[in-house]
Amino acid sequence: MGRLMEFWGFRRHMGRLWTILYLSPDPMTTTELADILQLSSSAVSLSLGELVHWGAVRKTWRPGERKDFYQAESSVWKLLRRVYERRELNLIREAIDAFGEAQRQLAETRSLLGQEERRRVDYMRKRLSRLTALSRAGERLVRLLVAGRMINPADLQSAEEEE
Amino acid sequence: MGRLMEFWGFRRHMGRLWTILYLSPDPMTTTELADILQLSSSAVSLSLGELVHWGAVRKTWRPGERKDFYQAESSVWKLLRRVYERRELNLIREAIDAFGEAQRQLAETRSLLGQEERRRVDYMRKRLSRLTALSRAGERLVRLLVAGRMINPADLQSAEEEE
DNA sequence: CAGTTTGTTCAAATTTTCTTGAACAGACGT
DNA sequence: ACGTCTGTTCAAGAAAATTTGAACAAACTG
Repeated sequence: MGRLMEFWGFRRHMGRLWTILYLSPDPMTTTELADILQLSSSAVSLSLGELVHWGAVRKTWRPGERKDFYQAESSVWKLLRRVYERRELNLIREAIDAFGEAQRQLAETRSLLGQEERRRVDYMRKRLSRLTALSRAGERLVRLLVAGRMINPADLQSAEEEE
Repeated sequence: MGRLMEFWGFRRHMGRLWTILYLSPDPMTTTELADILQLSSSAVSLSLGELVHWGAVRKTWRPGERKDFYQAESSVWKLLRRVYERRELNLIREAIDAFGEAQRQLAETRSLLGQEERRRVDYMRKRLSRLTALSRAGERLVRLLVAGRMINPADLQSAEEEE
């Protein structure tokens, strides 16, 4: 799971922490986590903070206890959606903007160029618009995923639980 | 594009190289590339090699010339598929195997445990099977993507070209 | 064949990212 | 209010990665 998460663009420890919490029936303290994963308390604090920020882990507490307890967000599906929404979509949007900007700049320069240069610029513009189109398609794809349509509920959501 | 690729798990330079090639109407030499992107020849050689390995760039040559020429694989769509196929799917499969292995080990231990421990182990097993189910679903999803079904051709493939 | 030119590989060096321990701050009980 | 226990932050250190320059190899030229 650590490897999956790492590949996915998060720190390895985030994956490990989440997994431990996910597998534990009861909420856990930072101390326990640090102990199990052999991490310093600072590392645990840092990564847990991020996990909470991404909504992958919830901070809870127990009546008598002073310590904070943590438990994993159990709906993996929800989690994936949130990540896609916050991160992938932004990235794609930025890319689309950048392509657009590049095209605009090329268009401005065009009239100042010689024939050969013009040919190159025109080619670039065509390619850029293709990249834009592809990115838009990607954006739509992610949006569909996030919206929860497109996927056969029997395939994915059935694996999810309560809550 | 560099950023996109980086996020996507490749080196930044790979994205930059590919983009330059993609935007150029004619194949280019390593020297030109190194020049434009301000990279050492070794960096270019290394990253280009990987791009070729991923099928994102093709090596070509021109009759009279000694140097190698490179051009971008223009079908981005094909490219994405290949990456998903080679990388994501493997990763997911490994994860599934690991989950299975973990479950098996827990099952073996079970009989040796006290009641409280048993409760934990049972919980873990349930969770593990859920993770497996989710991963399987992810695998199917990627497979559909790779197969090219699932996506409205009008959305995505129309943005692609010849070849 | 000797001399160029080009491409690749590799270890050293740089840069970047992670990790840690210590210092700080907040909350609680006495 | 003071001492203790937790959690967070931050700068210094460690580890990992990228980058580079040089050495090597291969392909071609005259």
